[in-house]
Amino acid sequence: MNKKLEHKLKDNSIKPTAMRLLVLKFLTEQNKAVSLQDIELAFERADKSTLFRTLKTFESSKIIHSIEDGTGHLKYALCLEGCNCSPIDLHYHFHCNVCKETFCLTELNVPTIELPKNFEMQQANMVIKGICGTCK
Amino acid sequence: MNKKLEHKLKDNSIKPTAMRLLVLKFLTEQNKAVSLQDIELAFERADKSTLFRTLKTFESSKIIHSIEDGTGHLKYALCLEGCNCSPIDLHYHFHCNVCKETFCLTELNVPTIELPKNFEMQQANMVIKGICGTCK
DNA sequence: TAAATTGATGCAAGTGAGTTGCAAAGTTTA
DNA sequence: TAAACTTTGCAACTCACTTGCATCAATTTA
Repeated sequence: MNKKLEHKLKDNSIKPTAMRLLVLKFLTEQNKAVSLQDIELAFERADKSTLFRTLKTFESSKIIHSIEDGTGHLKYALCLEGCNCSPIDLHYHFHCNVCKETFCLTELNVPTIELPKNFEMQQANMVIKGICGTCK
Repeated sequence: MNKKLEHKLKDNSIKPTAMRLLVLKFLTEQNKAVSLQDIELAFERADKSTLFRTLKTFESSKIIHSIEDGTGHLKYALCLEGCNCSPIDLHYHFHCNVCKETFCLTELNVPTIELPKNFEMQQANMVIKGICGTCK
């Protein structure tokens, strides 16, 4: 497990420090998108700015992607294997108004959207809000 | 024009004060979504908190809707006639990475999205990012 | 009309997530 | 080992948003 995570970092030219491995492991174990705060709480010994920079590092290497779900807390979630964060890799996210969790709906890709003439899509932030299956 | 705007407010049980009419007029004239700051700059004499509360009032009456476009500034735009901000009223938004403006793509409604079992959609925040026709 | 009530406005101050500067600690390279 | 580079932790800052409260305006009631 740890070897695998270590490789994931090395493959992206990120030095696999203890901190980074812990954060990556934590992200891997989640089935939802987590905020910087969530991670802070999970690792009380770690500093917020270190975690912040770790996330930014992961994000720019496309190991994770961020979602603005409307809570005011940016959320982060692992990218799928082979994800390039390009339009064809995009998926919707679901934010539950009851439990306040945000999930990636990775089964469903965002369809091609008919844009006005000359508009070019590069990224997207798609958040559906409502009630999730557990809270229903 | 002003009479029309006044009615729009009255119809929603909002007292049509001078300030509110000015803000509504301003919003009507935009072809893009604007932030609280944009409005502050447009009305130097007005107080930020008044504008803030005006927007919240408009939003809860579904005269306008807000979009988180990833800039860190919440944007506001007029709802279409008869909009109820329900799933069937939803449209995509486009944020240009060059000019940093955010537009409503009202011509195109958000399609029905296949959600996991028991999930219920109530609202959505859909933002496509890229390059707009003018900046291309 | 005057008093009372209700609501809107303006000012100032607070909140809180995100971000940055910088020095200390750790790691790599020559 | 020494020098060079990277990561980490602390503290402080930024900035959008939000709130409390006193004042002011409009509307209703007596």
